[in-house]
Amino acid sequence: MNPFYNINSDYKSKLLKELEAQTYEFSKNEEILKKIKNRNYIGIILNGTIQIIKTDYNGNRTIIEELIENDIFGTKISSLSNNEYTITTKDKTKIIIIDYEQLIKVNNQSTYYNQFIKNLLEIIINSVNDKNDRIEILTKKTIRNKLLEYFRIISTKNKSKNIYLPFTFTDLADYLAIDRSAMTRELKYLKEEGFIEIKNKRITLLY
Amino acid sequence: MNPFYNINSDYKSKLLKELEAQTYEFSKNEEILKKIKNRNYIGIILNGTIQIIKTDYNGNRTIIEELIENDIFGTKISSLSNNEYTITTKDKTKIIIIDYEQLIKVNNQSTYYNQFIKNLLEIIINSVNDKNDRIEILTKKTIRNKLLEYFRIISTKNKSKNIYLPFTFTDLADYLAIDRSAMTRELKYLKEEGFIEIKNKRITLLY
DNA sequence: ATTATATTGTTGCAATTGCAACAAATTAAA
DNA sequence: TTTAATTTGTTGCAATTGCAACAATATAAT
Repeated sequence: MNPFYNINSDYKSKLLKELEAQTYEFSKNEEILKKIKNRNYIGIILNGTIQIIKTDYNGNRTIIEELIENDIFGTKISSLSNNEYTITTKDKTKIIIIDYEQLIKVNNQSTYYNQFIKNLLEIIINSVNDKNDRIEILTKKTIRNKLLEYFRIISTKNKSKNIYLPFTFTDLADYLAIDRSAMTRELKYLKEEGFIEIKNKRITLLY
Repeated sequence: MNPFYNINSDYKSKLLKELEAQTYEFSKNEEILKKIKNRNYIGIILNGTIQIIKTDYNGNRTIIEELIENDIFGTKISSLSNNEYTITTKDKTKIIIIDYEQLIKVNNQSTYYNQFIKNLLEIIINSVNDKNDRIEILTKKTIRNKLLEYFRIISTKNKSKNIYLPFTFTDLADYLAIDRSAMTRELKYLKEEGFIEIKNKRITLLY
C-alpha cells in the first residue's frame, strides 16, 4: 500500500510541507540516519531497499527486517532507539522522514491529512503481520522446524511451492537467529530426505 | 492510551453505532471469539485481561501476548487467522469488536472518526514496540541470554532492579519459547553465580 | 480442612546446536 | 582477467538444550 494513496500530488506536497517532512537520498550500502537517532521519527521508503540490522556486543549480526518501497520504519516501529541497530541501504534509496510528535500532535482536519493517517494505520497493521510471522518462526524449537515454518509462510504468501530467497543463506541464518553452518547441515538433511530441492536461491517444496 | 481519547461519550456511541461495533462480555478463563474467526476484525479491551495463546500440533503451548485494558488485538494484529491460536480471558473481560473493512473503507470525515483512527495508530505503533522486544529476546541463542534480555527489558521499562513476573514461570518459559525445566536449571545457575535473587515471583537483579 | 489441581524443582540422558576451522565455489573489484 | 572478498559447504567436538519422569510445594476447589 502506498502511504499517499488517495492523495493527489498537490495535497501531498502540502502535507509534507505542513509536517516538515525531510527527503533524503542515499546510495547503495550506505549506513543511514545515524544523526537523527535521538528524535522520534517515522520514515517512508519512496524507492530502494533498506535492511535493519542488529549487531550485538559479540559481533553477532542479525537482520531484523528488510524493507522496500512504501514500507515504513521508525524509532518506535523498529526498536531504533537501541544503538545496536543500524539501517543500511541495499540499493540506491530515497526516503522521507517525518517527526512523530509533529505527525500525531498536529491538529489538522484536512481530508488529505486524515487520509494519510488512515493509510499509515493500514500499513502498520500489515507490518505487524510480518512481525508475527517472524515470532512464529523464532518460537519453533529446532532448526528444522524454523526452516519449515519459514518455507510455509513464504509459500502460503506467494501461493507457490517455489521459494526464491530474497537474500543470501548467510542472511537467512541471521534472520532465523541460528548458526549458519548448522543451518546448511539441516538443509542437506532435508534434501537427502526428499523434502526440498535447492537450486541456487530457489528452494522447491516437494511435499 | 485510551482508544477513545479526545472523543466524548456521545460521539463514542455514535461512532460505535456507525462502525457496527459489537460489545461482548466474558467471564474468567473463557476461550473467546471462536465464531468470528473468518472475519477480519479489530478488538479493543475495555477492561479485564486476555492472553493470546498458541498450541501447535505437538501440544506445545506458547503465550504469544497478554493484553489488558485499552490494548487492541485482531486478525491481522495478532496472527489470529491461524487456527492454532486461541484467545482466553484471565479475568472477567469486556471487549469491543469492529469489522476491519468497515473501519478502513468507510468514508466518514467527522472529527471523532478521524480522532479514533489517529488513536488506533498511536496504540498500534506502541504495540509494535512490544513485538520488537519479543523478537529481541527470541533472537538470543542461549537460555541464559534470553532470560537476561527479558530482565533487561522489563527492568529498563520500569526503571527498577526488581522484576515482578506478570505470570507464572511456566508461562514465562512459553513466552521465551524454551523448555521449562531447562529454564529452571538456568535460573538456579544465575542464582548460584550471584547474578539474581528470586523470592516467589520477584526477581532482583544484582548487577 | 481435606482433596484435587497446578506449579515449581531436580536430574540423567540423548539429541540438537553452536563453534571453529577449513576448502570450495561464487561474486565483486581492480 | 586476475585478484580479492564474500558466500557456501563440510565436519568433529563440546556445550547447551529438550525431554521424560518424578518429588515437593503451592494454590484452588469442595
